[in-house]
Amino acid sequence: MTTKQRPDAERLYLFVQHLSRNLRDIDVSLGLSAARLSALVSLRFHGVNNIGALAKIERVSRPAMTRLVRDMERAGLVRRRPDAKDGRGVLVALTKKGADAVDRAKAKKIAFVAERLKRAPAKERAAILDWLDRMNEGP
Amino acid sequence: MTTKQRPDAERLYLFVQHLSRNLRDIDVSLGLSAARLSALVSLRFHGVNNIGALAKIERVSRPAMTRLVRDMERAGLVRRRPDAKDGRGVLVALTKKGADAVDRAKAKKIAFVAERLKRAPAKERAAILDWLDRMNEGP
DNA sequence: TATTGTTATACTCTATAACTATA
DNA sequence: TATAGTTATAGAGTATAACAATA
Repeated sequence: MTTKQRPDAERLYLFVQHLSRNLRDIDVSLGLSAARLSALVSLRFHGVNNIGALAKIERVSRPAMTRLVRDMERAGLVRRRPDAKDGRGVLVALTKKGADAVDRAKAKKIAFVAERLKRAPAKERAAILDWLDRMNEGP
Repeated sequence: MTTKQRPDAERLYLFVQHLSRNLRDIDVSLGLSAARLSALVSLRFHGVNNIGALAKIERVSRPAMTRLVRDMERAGLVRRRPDAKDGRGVLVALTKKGADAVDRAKAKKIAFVAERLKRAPAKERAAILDWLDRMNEGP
C-alpha cells in the first residue's frame, strides 16, 4: 500500500504543478503581477478593507501593503479614502477598472480549466470533482 | 451544458489554486525561494547546463540567471566551472547540498499530497488519476 | 560578426525599524 | 500607552542596454 501510494501522489502533484503554472501564465499575459492580482481578488471577495486587514489577509507586512495599495491607486485599480470611524485608518476599495481586471483574469482562467475539463468523460465528472473537493477540505 | 460546465470548472480551478498554495508554503518553510528551487529542479532534471541554457529553461533573462547562479553558488547549492569546449561558457552543476535541498522539498510536497489523497475513496483513485493525467497532456 | 556571460542601472515586491498621528 | 499607516532602508529577483572575451 505504501509503495503503491507514492506514484499516485506524484501524479497528483505534477497535475497541480502544471495546471497552476498554466494559470499563472494567464495572469502574466494580462499584465497582472501576482501581488496585485492577489490583493485585488481579496478586495473583490472581502469588500472594502483597511491597509492592516489587507496585509493580514495577504500575509504581507503593512509597509508592503501600503506600497502595493499606493501603486495600485496610481494605476487606477483601487481607490483610497479616510475611515470616518477611525482617523488613523485608510479604507481601500476596488475601482471599476480594478474589478474588471479581476473578473477578466478569473474568466480567462476558468475558460482554460473548462477546456481541460472537456478532455475527460462527462459521465465521471461529478464523482471526480467531489473527490477533489474532499481533498481540499480542512487544514 | 454551457451553464452547467461553469461551476465544474470553478471547482477544479479552486482545487488547483488551494493545493498549489499549500505546496508553495512548503517550499517557503524550507527556506527555498521559488526562483532558486525552480532552477535547482531544472538542474536536477536536465543535468549540467550553461547559464544561457538555464535562463532559457527558466524563462528568465541571462543577466537574471547569472545573478541567481552567483548567489546559489555563494549559498553552496551549485558549483560553476569553465566549459572546456567553449571558452566563453560556464557550466553549472548541483552540489550535494543543492541536490539534497531539491529532494527534501520534493519529498515533503509528495508526502503532503499523499496525505490529501487518503481523504478520497481509494476505489475510484486509478480512474481519477488517469483523468487528471489526460487533462494535462498537450498544449 | 555572432554568441556567452557579465556589469550597470532600474523597477517590483518584500522585510524590519523608526516615525506620525490618532485612539 | 497602543494602534494605523507611513517613511527609511535594505535585500531578492526581474528586465534592458552596453560591454568584454571568445567563436
